[in-house]
Amino acid sequence: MSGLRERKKVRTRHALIEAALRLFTEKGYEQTTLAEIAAEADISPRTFFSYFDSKEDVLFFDAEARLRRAQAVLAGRRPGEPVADLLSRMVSDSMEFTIEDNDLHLSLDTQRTRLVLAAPALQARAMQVMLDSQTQLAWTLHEVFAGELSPEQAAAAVGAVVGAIKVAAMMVLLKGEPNARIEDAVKIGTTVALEGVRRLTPPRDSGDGRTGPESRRPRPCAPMPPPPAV
Amino acid sequence: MSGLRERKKVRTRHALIEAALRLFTEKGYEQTTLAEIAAEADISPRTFFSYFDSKEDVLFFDAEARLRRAQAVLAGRRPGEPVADLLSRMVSDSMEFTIEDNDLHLSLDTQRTRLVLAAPALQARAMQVMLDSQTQLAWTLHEVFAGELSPEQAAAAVGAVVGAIKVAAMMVLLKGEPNARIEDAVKIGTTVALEGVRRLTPPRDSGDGRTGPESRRPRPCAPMPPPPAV
DNA sequence: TGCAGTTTTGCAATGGTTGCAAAAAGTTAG
DNA sequence: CTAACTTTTTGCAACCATTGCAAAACTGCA
Repeated sequence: MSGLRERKKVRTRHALIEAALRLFTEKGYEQTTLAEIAAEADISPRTFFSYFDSKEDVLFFDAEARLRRAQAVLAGRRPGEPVADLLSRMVSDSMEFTIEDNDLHLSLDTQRTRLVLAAPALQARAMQVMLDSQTQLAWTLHEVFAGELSPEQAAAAVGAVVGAIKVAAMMVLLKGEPNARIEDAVKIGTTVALEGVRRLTPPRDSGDGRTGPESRRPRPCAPMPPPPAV
Repeated sequence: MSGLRERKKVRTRHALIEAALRLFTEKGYEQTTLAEIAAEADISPRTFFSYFDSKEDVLFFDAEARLRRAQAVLAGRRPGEPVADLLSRMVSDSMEFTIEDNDLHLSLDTQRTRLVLAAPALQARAMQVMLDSQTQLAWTLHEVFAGELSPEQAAAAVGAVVGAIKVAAMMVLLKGEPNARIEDAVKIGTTVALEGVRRLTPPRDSGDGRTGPESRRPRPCAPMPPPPAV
């Protein structure tokens, strides 16, 4: 089964991914041409498109794997486990997956984040990939909670969690604190989505309607630059 | 102030938008060339790019207006109003804004939704535009709730609400029920985000941990086609 | 070695996007 | 009304991603 063909194909694929990642990081996404990537991987530019559908897609080569892993977590729902707990586990698992590749210089996700932040085309594609994954996850969740969650409810649940994390993380990134702060954002996003936005503002009487340890801070909020205009 | 120049510019802009919208709907996004759009608006293809940054952007001409309107709602927070209520008002207002243009044949949003669903490039751009808006909204929310919400919390709140609605709406669209069902999705998404994903699964004891009227249905869930594979 | 199936490649064409400098307007002062 | 100035439009050339097509190279197998 693993003939020369198959092996060569994976090797070429890897070569393409690594070449692209390196070139993108070195010269920037837009400054890198397909021809250059192909040259690094010793294939003709034309052949690139039999490995990836577009220049952008090289960067998201692991999207499917991540999705499948998340789906596996959902499928592993424990008897009677609430949606919130299950989704929480899914998020944790995804974080672990991300951290697992801390082998080389910068972790893949760090590099990718920088690239995506810098190149609008990549940003757009990334958002699309995420929406796609979320839709699939919503279906899976709906199936796992058959009879308990309508498709729309499942979708809303997935969308709330992922959306909260996504925007919170983006917020952290737009300030200057790239590294570990993202984990804070993930935590905050998860909590807000699971416990509800309503819990964020204490009902102006009861002592503790707070969300969790991280909401201990109605903090003074250091001054920060306004976001770039649209 | 309103010289010939200014007036001509708005006229051309409108012409471009209408031409693009019509051509996209008639022949599809990808089948429509810039040259055709430009021709319809009586300008040279080159000039198109002094009106919009890309072919995709014509379709999202009102993104900034929508964002500003949403920001205005946030800025109009009533004294002591909780985040959840304010965001809820924002969503309602946005819906009204959408419905307001029910003048011509299909409402703009209906057309746009179809186009975005059909053309991957538009889908990606749409998601990017939304992320952008959400980031800005998060900042605004953070400012409106100065001292009460950290930037991350504000971002999580916005992300949860928009994310829940977005994915729930997408779910409705992926099935075949395009028209009024989207409003259901918006309602469900909003509730789930505001009240929290946790409220979705009743804690297997207390009678009513339900989310709202729409969660009355642990419904039998009519069979539906699986989502397209990644 | 030679056949059959698959992959790679070269080539040409399409179309979005950009930089640049000339041409065409529009605006304003005299 | 005209000249001088500013802004907008245009034409042109170039770059690059992407695609279809058919020839060429390669792999697996008899």
